[in-house]
Amino acid sequence: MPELPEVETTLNGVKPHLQSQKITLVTVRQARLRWLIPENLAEILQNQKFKGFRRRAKYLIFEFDHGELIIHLGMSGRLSVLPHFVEAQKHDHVDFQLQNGKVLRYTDPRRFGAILWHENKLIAHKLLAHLGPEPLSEEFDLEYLKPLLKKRQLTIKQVIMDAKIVVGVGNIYANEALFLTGIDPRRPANKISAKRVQKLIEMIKNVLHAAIKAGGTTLKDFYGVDGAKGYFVQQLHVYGRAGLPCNTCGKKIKSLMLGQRNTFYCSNCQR
DNA sequence: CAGCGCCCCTGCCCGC
DNA sequence: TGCGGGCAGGGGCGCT
Repeated sequence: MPELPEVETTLNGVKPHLQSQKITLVTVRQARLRWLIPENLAEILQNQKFKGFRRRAKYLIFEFDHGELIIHLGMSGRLSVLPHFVEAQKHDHVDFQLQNGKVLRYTDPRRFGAILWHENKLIAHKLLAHLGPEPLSEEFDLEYLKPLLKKRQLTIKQVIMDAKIVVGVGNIYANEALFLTGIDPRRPANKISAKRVQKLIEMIKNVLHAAIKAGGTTLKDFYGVDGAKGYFVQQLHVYGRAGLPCNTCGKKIKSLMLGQRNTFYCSNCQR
């Protein structure tokens, strides 16, 4: 489900509801996510106040005085803020009840997501320690990316989806950025001119910005915190459009597997 | 180190 | 209408 724009949308959605709120009760109905939710999470968070909010890659990080709550939504995870407690549905695994009566609820049918507690604020969590730069940061530029691509023979699509190179670019936006740049997703990363690498960087930033603006991409089950869908799906040029005509040239969009991920491209517009 | 394949899990869609 | 197979937005891990 969520790539960077969806995670960003989620963070922006929950933040105003949680700012300075105290947690009165944590209920874990299902602790078996990607990793086991810490057994003592309820004790750790009891009576603690949300102090800060940030996103790193696709991780949501909630700051408290004594540590950080790290939440990853995996493929099917979702956070919602309920105005008051309502009975939990099948995949509503965790509730964070707030002093004002609202409930922050974590829902995740496939349970590929994660909820972790990280105490040592001075050292990055193991999962966050070796990540590449944020795609929307200035650090992600030609000077940074060009030499890294030069070392890789893997396809460009797989390389831009590698979190050690750049974070947050998942399958939807990797496909879209390559279409917008006119690069064939199968092209080896080390065989792209500096000029086109520059354009690729710009298109990655553009497509992510545009998707955030649209509230993310709702394919089937991504909803913002308030239950609203993301509308970026209307702007997708290739993702999920195999067999349909290219918006630019009318030729049929093709699909193939690259690194176990479905890949969509126009063989006429992308070389 | 680079690259590949597997795996965690449920839901849904398609073809028979 | 029922069932099996394949696929889904992620990404860590173990192996070559």
